[in-house]
Amino acid sequence: MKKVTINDIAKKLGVTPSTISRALADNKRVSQATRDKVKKMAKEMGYQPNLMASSLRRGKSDMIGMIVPRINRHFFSNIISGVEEILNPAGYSLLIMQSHEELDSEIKAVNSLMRNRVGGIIISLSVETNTVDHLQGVVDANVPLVQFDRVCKDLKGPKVVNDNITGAYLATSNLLKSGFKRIAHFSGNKNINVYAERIQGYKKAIAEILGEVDEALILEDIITRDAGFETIQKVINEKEIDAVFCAGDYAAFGVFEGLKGLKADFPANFGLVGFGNEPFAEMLHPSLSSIEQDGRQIGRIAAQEMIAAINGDLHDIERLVPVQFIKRESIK
Amino acid sequence: MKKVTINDIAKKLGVTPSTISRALADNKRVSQATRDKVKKMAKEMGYQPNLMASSLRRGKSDMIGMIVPRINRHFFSNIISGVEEILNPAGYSLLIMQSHEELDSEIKAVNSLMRNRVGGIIISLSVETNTVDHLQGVVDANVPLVQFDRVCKDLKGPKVVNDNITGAYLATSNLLKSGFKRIAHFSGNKNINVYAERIQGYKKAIAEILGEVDEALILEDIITRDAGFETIQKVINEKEIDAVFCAGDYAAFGVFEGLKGLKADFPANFGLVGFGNEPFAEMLHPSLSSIEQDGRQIGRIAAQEMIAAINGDLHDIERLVPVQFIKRESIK
DNA sequence: CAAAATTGCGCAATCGTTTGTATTTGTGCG
DNA sequence: CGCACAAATACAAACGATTGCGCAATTTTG
Repeated sequence: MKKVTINDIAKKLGVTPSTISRALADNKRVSQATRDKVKKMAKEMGYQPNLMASSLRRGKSDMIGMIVPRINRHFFSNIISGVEEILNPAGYSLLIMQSHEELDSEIKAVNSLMRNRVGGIIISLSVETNTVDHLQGVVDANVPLVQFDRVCKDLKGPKVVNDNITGAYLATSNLLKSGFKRIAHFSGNKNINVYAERIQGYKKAIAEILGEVDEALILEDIITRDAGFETIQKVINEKEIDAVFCAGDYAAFGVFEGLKGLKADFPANFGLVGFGNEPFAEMLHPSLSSIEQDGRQIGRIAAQEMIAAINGDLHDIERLVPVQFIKRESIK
Repeated sequence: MKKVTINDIAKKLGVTPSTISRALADNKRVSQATRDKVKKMAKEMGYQPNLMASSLRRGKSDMIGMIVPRINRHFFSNIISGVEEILNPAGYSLLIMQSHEELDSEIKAVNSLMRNRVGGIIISLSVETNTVDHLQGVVDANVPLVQFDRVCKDLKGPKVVNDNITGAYLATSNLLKSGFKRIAHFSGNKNINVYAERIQGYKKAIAEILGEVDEALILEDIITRDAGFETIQKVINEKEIDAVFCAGDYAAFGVFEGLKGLKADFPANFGLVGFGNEPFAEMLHPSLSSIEQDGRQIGRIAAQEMIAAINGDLHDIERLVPVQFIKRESIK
């Protein structure tokens, strides 16, 4: 079965394609009568506009590209849902790609989106991304670029990020309030804004309450479960710590597992807090305290910024999304 | 900065656009020398082909639409990764949409994909989907349709599904082997193939080993955590059960939680098995036995079937993907 | 060496819409 | 009735790439 075009409708109705086009767009230049007639016939014939032809002609597309490191993280899939929540009703579609945390894939994804002439790109950088030429190209091509979570400040345009500093501050200060004194921080790659900010929040809390920050308690590049598992065994005695604040829940789970084999009296006399509030956090026993980040909200804001940018007002700002401390059994 | 087109390259090189087009496509009708020259210039000018124009002219697009109930289920996001793994290297892009388990959204998604003239649609039906006119329309329009997981047999084309029967059989027979005799099955909506098949597998195991199937032990529409939590309290004594096989891990987790408040001696004298092997299954204490389903593999196969269909050989078959029983502490 | 085949490229139509500019038809007013 | 003017529709040129066909120059063939 061949696709029906406006020309088919035009022929059927004895008018020209331009009239059909305008009628379907509810243009006042065609009479109400013809508009109705056209719409009725269009429906009858099962007409589906060819968006590619339309985009080509208009020089702009209603497809928005989105690049995330991985789709199977709750955080990211929630963001995607938030984005869709705003974008779909506004008539846009989402073209989603994964970078798999690789710069190469990210570049390929950007190119693919550009070739598809998306109306804009929403992106969270991969951990590998240490150069942003590919994204500068997007900006230079005048394609709206909205960054979220892992962002690069050198690129112009809206950035939507968690209030990581406050989150880390809350996590740390709650551990302190519970009486823990030697709190280690298992962080990620310091070059990435989110981890740098969490370190900042951690330090702020320590400085405020204990006065002195022991830099030796901040350990980098511990974000996986395995890393958490191994590191806790290595450092628990060596550094004489009585609590850990992890920059991610997966690492926290590694610590959680590691603690089982150690003499540490967890959770009574050893504290643990994660970041991200993954679904499993509350399922553990003892349940894991964590920082809840509002993915949907980040997505919604990113989408709103995208629509604004498409409509001509690109805000070169950083929008902070509040986080929340979730206290559970892993902190007495 | 304006986008560069083949016409721009043509002018720069003093040839015609057709030559550029053919050169970039490595067509033997243009000399190797010109081909090299053109490609060099294209790269130099930062040329990115306009895929919309190309698709419009060729009458086909390299964009594949994919509709999943929700993106934030590990099962589905793994499938998406599997699909990408095959499709991206083959030069296709994925346009992903969520139905949010609503028929309405699903129909809208299908329409949107059709308007975007995708080259094919890969879909898992929403729970609400009780009519498939919208998908029949896809088939009628000659757009390849590949179904996976939740499928409708009435629609022609490839279907990629878990071996649900074997999975349920394994779960149940392992409970039986451990000595449990009154095993309840918490199922989903029986009208959906996956749940119907799991019931079938459950019955097969019971029939083989116990002989008689007690239909009263099969409870429908229990797939959420809350439903599992409430149901176990209601039925544990009433039906005198000593084990539960849930058609999903979330319901199993609800049962898990519910058991804590009950006098049941879990896991020593009460068995529990889920389905899906969600990441949290192994994190629980006691850890949850479950059926592991290979999402990536389902995705890969679906993608392969899609490519085959695009290339003209549409297989009207059902491809079964093996599952695996993961024995953990929740079954003694 | 002339005829035929091959090579390399240009011409122009086309995909389905959109949109600026005609052109036709209809209305109001003096 | 005739003219200005508005309303409704038609015409045609784009958007950027692809591709069948044609034409010249070059090479092969008998």
